Amino acid sequence: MTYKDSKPNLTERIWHTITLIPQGKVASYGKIADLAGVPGRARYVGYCLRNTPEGLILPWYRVVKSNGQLAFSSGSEMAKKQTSLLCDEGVTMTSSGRVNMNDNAWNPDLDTLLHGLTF
DNA sequence: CAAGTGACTTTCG
DNA sequence: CCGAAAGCCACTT
Repeated sequence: MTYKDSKPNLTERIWHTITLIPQGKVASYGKIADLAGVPGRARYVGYCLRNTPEGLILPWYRVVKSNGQLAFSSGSEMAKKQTSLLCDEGVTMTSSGRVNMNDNAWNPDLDTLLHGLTF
């Protein structure tokens, strides 16, 4: 293991934060990084998701770009799957394949953060 | 150690 | 609204 385990602490925090996203809500990469206590590592969040172990259940589809667009290219199989999953949870989307951040953006409560992140 | 890469973000035109 | 450019940080080569 010469990779994906160099900084388990950081990776675990990001994964855990993503796990806290409630059903029917979406969060941007930057938001996840910020909540995980590592602001500015939005790209690292994507790196962790790309390297997510298959055995780990993670609501990766609830993580989108800050502008509401999916991280994948429109038309790709992953994008279709993500769109389907989000739609199934009640997330409203536009015909362009973008999430309506105005309604579905995750606004974590203090209790959620305290109970989830346990700082 | 330098350069390349990426499931990102923000700004500018 | 959309595209280009710069900024960003960790990992890989």
